[in-house]
Amino acid sequence: MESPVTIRDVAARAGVALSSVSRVLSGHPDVSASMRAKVEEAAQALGYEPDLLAQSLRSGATRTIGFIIRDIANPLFAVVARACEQELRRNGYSLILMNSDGSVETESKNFALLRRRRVDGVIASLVAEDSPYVKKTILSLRAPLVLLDRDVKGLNASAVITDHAIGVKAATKHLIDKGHREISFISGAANVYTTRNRIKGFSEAFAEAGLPLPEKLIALGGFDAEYALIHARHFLLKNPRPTAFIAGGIGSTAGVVRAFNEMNLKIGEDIALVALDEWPLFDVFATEISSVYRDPEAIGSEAAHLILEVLNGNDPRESVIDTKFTARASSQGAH
Amino acid sequence: MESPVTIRDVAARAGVALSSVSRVLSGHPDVSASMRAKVEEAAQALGYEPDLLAQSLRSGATRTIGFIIRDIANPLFAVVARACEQELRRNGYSLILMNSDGSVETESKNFALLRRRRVDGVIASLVAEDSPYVKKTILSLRAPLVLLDRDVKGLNASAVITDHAIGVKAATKHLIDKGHREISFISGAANVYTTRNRIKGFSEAFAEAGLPLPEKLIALGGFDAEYALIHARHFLLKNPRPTAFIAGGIGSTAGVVRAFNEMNLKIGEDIALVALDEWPLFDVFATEISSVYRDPEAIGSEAAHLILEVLNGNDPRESVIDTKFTARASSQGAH
DNA sequence: TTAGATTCTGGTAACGATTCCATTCGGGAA
DNA sequence: TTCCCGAATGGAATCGTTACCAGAATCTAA
Repeated sequence: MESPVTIRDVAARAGVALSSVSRVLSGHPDVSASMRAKVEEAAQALGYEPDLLAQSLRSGATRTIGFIIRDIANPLFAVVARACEQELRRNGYSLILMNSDGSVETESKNFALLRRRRVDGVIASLVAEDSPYVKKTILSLRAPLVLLDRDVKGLNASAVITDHAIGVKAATKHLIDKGHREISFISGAANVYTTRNRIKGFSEAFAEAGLPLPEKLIALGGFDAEYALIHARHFLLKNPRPTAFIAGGIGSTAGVVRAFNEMNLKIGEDIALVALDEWPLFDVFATEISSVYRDPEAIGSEAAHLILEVLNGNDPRESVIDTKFTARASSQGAH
Repeated sequence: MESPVTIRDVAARAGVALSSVSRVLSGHPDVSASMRAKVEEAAQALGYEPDLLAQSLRSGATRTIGFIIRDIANPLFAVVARACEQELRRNGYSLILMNSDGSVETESKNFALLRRRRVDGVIASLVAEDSPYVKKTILSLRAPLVLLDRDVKGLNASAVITDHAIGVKAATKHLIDKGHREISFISGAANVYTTRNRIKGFSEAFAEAGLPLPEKLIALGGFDAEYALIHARHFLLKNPRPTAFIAGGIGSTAGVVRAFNEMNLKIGEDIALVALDEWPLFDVFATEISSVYRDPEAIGSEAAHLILEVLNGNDPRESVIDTKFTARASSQGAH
C-alpha cells in the first residue's frame, strides 16, 4: 500500500542532503559517525530499498546475465541453467532466460533484446554457428559472451567446450570390438561443434580399427525426436540393417527408441544402442542403456565462472569438460 | 566498437529537439511528415536502439516478469517455464528465472530482489505456504502475482491450480479395485496445496470404498528422491508390507523405484506403482508405469496469460488444470 | 595567528528516455 | 487587418541514483 520510498524520502527524514544518503548507503569512507547513524536510522525506519533500475542506469551495469538456449525443457540444459543461475545468484547477478525454439531468427531477436536490456553478459548455446545473423548479432552485443559447446571464429568470446570425441570414440570402439560394423549415428546438424566433435570421435574409432566409416548410416540434421524417428525408421529398413545406433542427445534417443518399439526390436538383443547424454530417472528406468555422460552441473557453474571472470576484467578463455562412456547391456554383440 | 547511440545523437543528426525524436519514435500523432522522415532517417543511419533501462525508469514498467521455482531441473517445471517464457516473449516481456533451492529463505531473498528490480509481475511456485516470511514478502511485492498450485489466503493473487484430487482418486480407486489395501503414499509436505489436494483424492477413494485410510503408510515431507527412498525403504520393511505405492512427483518416484530396486522388487509383479507426473522419455522407458498426468505446457502458458491479464487491468483469478489417470502394467493386482 | 591540509557536507549535473508546457507559425473567420 | 485556434516544435522537468565540485568546518603545523 505504501508508495515506494526513495533516497529523497530518506534524506528528508534524516534532514540531510541526497548525496550524503547515497554516500552512507554505498559505503563511501568520508562520512561521520553521526551522519551514518542518522541516515541508517531513517533508511531503516522507512524501509528504504535502493532501486536497481536507477542504479543500473547511472552505473551502466545491470547485474543481469542473459541465458539463451535452444530449449530449457531439454533436461540436460535445465540442469545447466540451474547450476548457472545458482552460481550467478551467489555473486549478485540475475539470469534472464530465453528459448530460441530452434530458430536462428528467434535467437537473433533474443540477442537484440538482451542488448537493449543492457545485460552485463550473455551465456548462449547457439542454434547454428554458420547463420548469417550470428556473427553480426554477437559482435554488436557489446557485452562479454560465453558460448556453450560452440566454436565461432573471430569472436573473442569465452566458451565451455565438451570433449564429446573422447566418449564417442570409446563408445564406437566398444561397438566395433563387439563385432558391430553397420553402426548408425543420428544427431543434430553439423553446423554446431557438438555434432562435429562427436562425428570426429566416431570417425577416429573406425579409422583406428582400419574400417570404412558407414557414411550412409549417418544422419545429421536435428536434435529433435521427430528427426531421429524418421531417420532411424529409414535406416532400419535398409539392407543390410544397422546392428547398432548411437543417438546424439536426449531427443535423438527418444526418436530412435520409438523406432525400435515400432519395429518390435528389443534393445540389447535385436539391436544395440548407445545414448549420448543421460536424462532424469536414467538410473532407474534405463539402467541397461550404455551412455556417454557429461556433467551438466559442471557445465553450468563453469559457464557462470567464465562470465564472472570477464566481468572482473580477465580475458575470455575456454574451459573443457570431459565425457565418459559407460558400457551397459544395451550395447552387446551383433548377431 | 561504436559507442551506444542515444536519442540525443539522433536529435543532433536530424537537427531537431530531443522531444521531437521521442515523439516520432513513440508514435505520437502530432508530428509532421517531414519531421518523421528526418528523424527516421537519422535513427536508421545511426542504428539507434532505445535503451530499455531508461524507458523503464521513466515509465515505471520494466516489461520483465520474475519466475521463482523450487528447481528448474524438475523436468515438469522446465516445460512449464518454457511455455511461460514463450508466451511472455510473444507479448514483449522477458523472464527472470530464480531457483529457490527448496529454501524459504532463498525464496524470500528472491522475492526481495525481484522487487528491487521492479519486475512488473511474478510467477511463483512457493516452497511452503505457511512460512512466516511468505505473506509479508509477497504483500510487499507491489506487483501482480501468479501462484502455481498454491493456496495462500488473503493475497489477492492469481493462481494456476491443478486438480490433482480427481486423478489421484481415480488411481487410488483403481488400486483398491485391484485388491490393494496397504497402499503407501509418499510425497512432499502438506504445507503446499499440491500435497493436500492429492491426499484429498487419496482419502476420498478410501472413504467411498468404506475402507480405513492407511495412515501409517503415508509420508509427507519432501519432493526429493532422498526423502522418498528413505521412507519407501522403511515402509517396505513393515509387516504387513505395502502392496502398492503412489509416488507424488518425479523426485518421489525416483526414490521409490530405487527402494524397489534395492529390494529386488519387480514393479507390476511384486509391487504396484502409480507415478504422479511423467518425465522425459516416459513413453519409451517407462511404458509400463501407471500415471496421473498434468499438462505442463498448459500450466506454463496459462500462468503467462493470467499475469498478462492483470497487467492489462483485469482482476486476478484462478484457473484450473485437470489431471488424468492412466492405468498400465505397474498397477495390477495385489498378491 | 595564520596558512594549508583534511574531513565532511550540500548542491548539481549527469545516466537516457518521456511528457508537460510554452512558444511559434499557419490558416480561417470576423 | 486582427484575432483565435490548432498543429508542430523546442525547452525543461522528471524517473532514482551516483559522482563530481566547491565550500564549510575542523585540525595540524609553523
